[in-house]
Amino acid sequence: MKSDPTSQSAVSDAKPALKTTYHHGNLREALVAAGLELLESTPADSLSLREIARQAGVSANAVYRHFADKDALLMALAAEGFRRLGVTQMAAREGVKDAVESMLIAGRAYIHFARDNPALFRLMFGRFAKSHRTDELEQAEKRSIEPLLASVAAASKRDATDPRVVNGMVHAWALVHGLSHLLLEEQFTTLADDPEKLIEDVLLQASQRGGKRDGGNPA
Amino acid sequence: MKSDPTSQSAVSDAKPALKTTYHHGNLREALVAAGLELLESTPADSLSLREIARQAGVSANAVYRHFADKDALLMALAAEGFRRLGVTQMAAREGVKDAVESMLIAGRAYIHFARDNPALFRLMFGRFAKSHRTDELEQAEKRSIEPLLASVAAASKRDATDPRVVNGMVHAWALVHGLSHLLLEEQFTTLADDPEKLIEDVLLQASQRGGKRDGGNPA
DNA sequence: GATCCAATGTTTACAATGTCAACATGCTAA
DNA sequence: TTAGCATGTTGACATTGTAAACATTGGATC
Repeated sequence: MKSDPTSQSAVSDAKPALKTTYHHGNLREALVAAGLELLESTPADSLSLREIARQAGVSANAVYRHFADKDALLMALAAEGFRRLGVTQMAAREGVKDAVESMLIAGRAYIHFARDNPALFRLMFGRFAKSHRTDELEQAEKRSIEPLLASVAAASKRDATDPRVVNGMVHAWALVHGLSHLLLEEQFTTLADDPEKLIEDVLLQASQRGGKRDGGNPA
Repeated sequence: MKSDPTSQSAVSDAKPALKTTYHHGNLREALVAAGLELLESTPADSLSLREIARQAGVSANAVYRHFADKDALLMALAAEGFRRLGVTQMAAREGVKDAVESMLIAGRAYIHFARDNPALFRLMFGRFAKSHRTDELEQAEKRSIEPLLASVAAASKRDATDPRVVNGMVHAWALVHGLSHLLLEEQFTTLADDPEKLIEDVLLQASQRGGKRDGGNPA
């Protein structure tokens, strides 16, 4: 029995994605699992509803029993992505006491998630207009960035509603998000031999500045 | 004679996009113009080659006389986008002496460009794998961020090859890029009443920190 | 100026896609 | 047991990207 270590949350990809009975059992989950699997080897914009259905061993129109349309299916994929993004960050900073360190770790996890799931990451950000987003998606989204934002707030040693803290959170989030996107775009290859090292340096420097209200140790 | 002030560079959208003769005259430019116009009201992923051709008053397959495939056409759109992004930044910081101020202005212009051309901005970043990018695209890309990076280097008062400067450039770029993306995603609406003000505050704070090696004036 | 040709458009055709409508199957409650 | 609803399937259609074959033209050449 193969157990896939990359599966981290809601979707149980236990089902072999092949159905024997007429009724599938849990097609919704199977479709999400199939979609996520396809996203590992397919850019998001050439991911077809029909192929996801095929991968799940089901006819194309079966999808419509569980999702309003293709976009709704993609949103479910994105939502699962956000859940995983949240989980990875939480897992990474587990047991870490220092707030600044914790912030740094969350940021790193965010970027690594993007690097390891490029198509999924791009699907999560950039495809759905706010007004059309599912509640599931919206909530998963919000929860996924809480680790990072909370770390920043903790590192600042101020109340989380303090405007300076909000500024810091947005700064950290945008920085990490921008680094992720530009890394996926391979925009750093012309600026440095080792893009990952470059990113690490930027993160380190930023975390020292951002969380320097206690006596930080400069490099 | 109507002159469109939004058109800033290579594409002369003078041609009424209607052809009377069999041969068009300059179909390539007309297609790019048509595509850019459609991008003002259509998300990039639902922009079809056929519709661009229709908008240019030409049959779908005429496109293939000027572009290898749909992707090549989209890359031309993206390239023009990068050119405009560069021009806007340059124009915005024109005549500004102070390096920190200049950096701030370039960053603001970058974000405003994203805000004002969401579909185009998303097309520019995120659709083309580096290995497949046209030379035209690659070059336009590189030139578009030079204003920002140069400002950062100037503000740092160090040599542009100094690793600390490179770090600063990447930091600034990623910050601005991340802010742009998150703004388009409307991710700031839950964090602040006025997202644009939030962004402005973050930019101000960041520019003070980043360019503070001379005796900066704190707020 | 007539003629050829390469550049540039057009029409036709095809497979794939998202989605609708009509039909089939089977779990579950009465 | 059976009626009905949830869940599948098949067939059809318009739209898309693109290949192939054909049409039109604006110049270079005589």
